[in-house]
Amino acid sequence: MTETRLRFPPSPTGYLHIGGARTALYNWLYTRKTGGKLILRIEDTDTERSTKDSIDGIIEGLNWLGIDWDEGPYFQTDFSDDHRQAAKRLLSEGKAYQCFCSKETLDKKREAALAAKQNVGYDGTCRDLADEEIAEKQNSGLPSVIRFKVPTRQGKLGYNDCVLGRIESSYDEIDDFVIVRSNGSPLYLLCNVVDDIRDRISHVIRGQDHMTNTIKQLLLYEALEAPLPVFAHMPLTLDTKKAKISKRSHGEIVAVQFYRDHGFIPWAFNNFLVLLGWSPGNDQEIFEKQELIETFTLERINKSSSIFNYRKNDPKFFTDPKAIAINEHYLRSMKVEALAPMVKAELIADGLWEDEYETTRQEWFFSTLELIRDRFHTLKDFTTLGRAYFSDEYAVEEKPLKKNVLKHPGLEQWLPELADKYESLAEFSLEETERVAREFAADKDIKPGVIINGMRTVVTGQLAGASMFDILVAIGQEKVVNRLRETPRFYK
RNA sequence: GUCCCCAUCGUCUAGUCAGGUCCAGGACACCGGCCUUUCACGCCGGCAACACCGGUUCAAAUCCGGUUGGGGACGCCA
Repeated sequence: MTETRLRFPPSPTGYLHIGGARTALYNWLYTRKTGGKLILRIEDTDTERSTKDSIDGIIEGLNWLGIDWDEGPYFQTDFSDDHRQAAKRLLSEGKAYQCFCSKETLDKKREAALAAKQNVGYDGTCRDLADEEIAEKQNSGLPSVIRFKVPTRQGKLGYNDCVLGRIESSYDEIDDFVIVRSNGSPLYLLCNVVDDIRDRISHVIRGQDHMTNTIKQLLLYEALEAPLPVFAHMPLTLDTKKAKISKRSHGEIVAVQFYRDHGFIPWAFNNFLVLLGWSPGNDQEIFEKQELIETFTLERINKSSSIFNYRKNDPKFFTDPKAIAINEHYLRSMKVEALAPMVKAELIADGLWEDEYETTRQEWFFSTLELIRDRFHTLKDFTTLGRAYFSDEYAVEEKPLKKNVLKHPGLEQWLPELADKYESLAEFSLEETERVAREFAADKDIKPGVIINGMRTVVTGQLAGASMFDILVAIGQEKVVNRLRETPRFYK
C-alpha cells in the first residue's frame, strides 16, 4: 500500500475553533495510525477575509493541542499558477466555459427564485455561447468568470463515503459552478482539488457540510484525469439549539484558545473532542495518545451530528460538563511528573513559581500536587483554590470564614495558642500535629472539628480541602504557625 | 423551493451492516447512600432513551416503506 497522505486545510478567517480542531484531530489520528503524512495547507484564497493573526492563531492552537504535521504550512495563494493552469486546461478542453452573467443579475435571479420558492441555481445562460458571441462580449470589455461545464449525462454520479456509505446525485441536479472569479483568481472548489492532486492526498476527512462540494469535486477530478482520494465526511458539531457552532455566533467558548486559557490539559481536550462523533465500539472513553492512534478508525466515525453541550450562564459548568470531567480525570490520574510542568506554567504566570520546586523542593512540590489535585477541575485551580500552598497572599473565602471561624469566638484566642504549641513541636509530622490538636481540643472541652475546620479556613482560605493534617505538613510549620497567629485579624 | 444526510437516556454514545443473548449497556450530568474533622475523590445504588405509523418475520432498536423532526448544501466564501 502506498503512503497515506492527508491534509488539514483551514481557511484563516478566524481562530481555530473546536470543529476545526476536531477535523484536524481526526486527520492527524488517521495519519499517525497509517504512518502517513499530514499536510497543513492554509487556504487563503479569500484575500478579503484572510488574516495573518488568524494563521498564527490556528498554528498556535494546533501546537497547543499537540497536533503536528509533516509538510507545510503551504499557502494556497502560492500555488495560484497551478490553479490558473488547471482552469485554462479545462477551458481549452471544453470542460469549462466563460460566463458573462453579472453578479447583480445572478443575485437578482437567485433572490427571485428563492422568493418564488423556485429552484435556485445557475440557469445556464452562457453555457452554449458561440465562439463569436464570446469574442464579441470579451471585446466589448464585459467581465467574465469561468464555470465548470457539468457533463450532460443520464444517471447518477457518486462515491463511497467511508462514514456515510454510498453517496449519489443526479447529473442534472448539479449546477455549473464557478471555478475562476472575474478578476482571474480561482475559487475554492478548483483550488482545493488541484492542491489535493498535487499534494497526492489519499484521504479527505472533512465535515459533512462539504458533502455537496464533494459531488462537484468528483467531476473536477474526472476532468483533470486524476485518481480519487478516499472521502470520509464526519458529522458536524452543533450547539444545544442544534445550530452549527461558529466563532461568529458562539464566540470564545468554541475557540481552542479558550480551553488553553482556562486550564485544560491539551491531551484531555483531544480526548474529549475525539468522542464527539467517534467511539471505539466499546465502553472505553479515556485513551492514552498511542492507544487512541491505534484504536481510531474511519469506519467508526458516527453518521449523526453531535451536540456541544455548552449552556450559557450555567452556574456550575463553564463549558461542556463532559469536557471538564475528562480534564479532571487526567488532572487526577496522570503522573505528577507530567502534571508538574503544566502547573509550573500556571505558577510562573501568576508569579508564584520557585526554582527550588524543581530541585531541592521537588519532592515537596510533587507530594503537594498529589495532595491537592483530587479536588481540582482545571490547571487554573492550582493558583486559585490552591494558592495558599504556594503563597502567603491568598484569599479567605467569605462562607467558611463565617461558618468555621467567626461562628466560634473562642478561636480568636485558641488558634494563636495552638500556634505556640505547634511552634514548639520538634517534629512537625502528621501524627504530632494531630495529637496536639486533639489534646488541645480536649483541653478546651470543644469538639476537635471546631479546631480542625477553623484551622483549615485560616490556613488555606478554603471551606474544603484535603485531610487537615496533611495540609499542615504540606504548608509547613513556620507558615502554619504564622497564619494561626494572625487569626485575630478576622475578628476585627 | 430543490437536493443530500441524519434520528437510542438531558448530553456523548454501545448495540443496527450478519434480527432473538436488549422489557436496551457505558460515560457525563442529576438524585440517594457509604466513607469522613470539611469538601472532594473513591465505592455502592437510583432516575432516564430505541421519534411516529405501517410492513416483513415465529421474533425488529436492528430489515423495508412512509410520516415527522433535525441538520447541511444550493456564493465571483472556504
